[in-house]
Amino acid sequence: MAAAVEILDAEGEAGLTFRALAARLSTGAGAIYHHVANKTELLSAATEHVITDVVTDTADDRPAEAIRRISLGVFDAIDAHPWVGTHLSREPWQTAMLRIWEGLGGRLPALGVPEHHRFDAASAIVSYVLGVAGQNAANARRDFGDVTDRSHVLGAVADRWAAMDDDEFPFVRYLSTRLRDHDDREQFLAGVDIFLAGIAAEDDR
Amino acid sequence: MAAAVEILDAEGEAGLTFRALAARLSTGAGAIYHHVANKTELLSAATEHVITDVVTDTADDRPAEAIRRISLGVFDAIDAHPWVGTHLSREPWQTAMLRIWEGLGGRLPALGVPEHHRFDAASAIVSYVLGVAGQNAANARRDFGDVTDRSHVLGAVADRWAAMDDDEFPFVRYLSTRLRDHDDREQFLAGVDIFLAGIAAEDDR
DNA sequence: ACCTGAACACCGTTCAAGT
DNA sequence: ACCTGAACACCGTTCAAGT
Repeated sequence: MAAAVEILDAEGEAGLTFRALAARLSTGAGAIYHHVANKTELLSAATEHVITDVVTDTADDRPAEAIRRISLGVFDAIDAHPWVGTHLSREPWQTAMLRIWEGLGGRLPALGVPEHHRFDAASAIVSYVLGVAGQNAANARRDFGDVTDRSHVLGAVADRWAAMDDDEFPFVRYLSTRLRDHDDREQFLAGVDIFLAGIAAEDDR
Repeated sequence: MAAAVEILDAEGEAGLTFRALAARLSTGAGAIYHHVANKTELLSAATEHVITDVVTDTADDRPAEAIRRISLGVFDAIDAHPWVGTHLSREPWQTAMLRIWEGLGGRLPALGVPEHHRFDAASAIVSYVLGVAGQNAANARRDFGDVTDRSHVLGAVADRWAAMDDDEFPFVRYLSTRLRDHDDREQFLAGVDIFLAGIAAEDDR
């Protein structure tokens, strides 16, 4: 599993082939099938390996703070291992996903969310985190020719947004100026706070 | 493009090979490269083909209602073409994504969201929609052996959630009973409303 | 019980040769 | 300018044969 994570971090999802992993482990490609059934299971095991730590119990915290911290843990894990973001979105039944549902949703009762809202609320925050996860993974995967560092990539995207037709894409053009120097991590947390504020507002109704 | 969408709907992402598309069009595989640069571009073009209609202008609407309707349009498009959900999350710079940013974010000024909150608010709602899109695409792709219809699939997942360890996954177990007969579309809309409520609440601060 | 590694049935992509 | 289709350099997965 450690070898698989190393290859994934270094070469990405496409780099993790059964042949490459077998070579790294000095064995035959067929041998790996004695431990995982197929490539999906191999990726799920690697994902589980990375996610388990970041959704650890923090039972003594205030619940909103726990939701912020677990969300940020998942965000940072995907920042460090972009392939995790892709795989989480692709295999919703893997154990890593259950840990995220539990970590985020498990705080809703303590937050005072009434029972009839809990499933919808948990689903919303999990979906939001997964959405950001997928985007970040895609952003990290993408390369713009020779520009690789973040600020240059953002600049390239911003240039593209700024060049869109003003009649069809006025808001996208408006955003292009703010895109250039925003902070992904802060924006992610701002979204978590919008969600938390929405939960609190709905409880009052 | 129509032929590509047909193959994708019938066989999924794995079924759309250059050889299969060439055969359907009675041509050679190499010919397709005169129209798209690679497989990613082929999928982006097919995605654009499906998404453009559902994010059409509805300028005369109340903004919150427009956001709900555009979100639902994306949801329904992915319900009909699951591969769209996967590809949206994987290629954030494609034109289809810009249309979604514009359709959802473009309503925020009319909603009264102050300028310094607009980018974060747009990002949050787009990420949420993409998160649900990815999950729904993955759910539709997955098959549980011989059970294929929705209620049986949900039942199988619910059984799995109910069988989890009670100490480690109390909330997941709690959810397993509601999972069985919830409505994905309603739950999606409930999430949109949570974000709209959160955006409204943040404006008051 | 686990490993080996050749073999099978594919891929995306390229490119000389055609029209 | 576009098409053809064989060729290249790979894949995931299987399986007879080994230890």
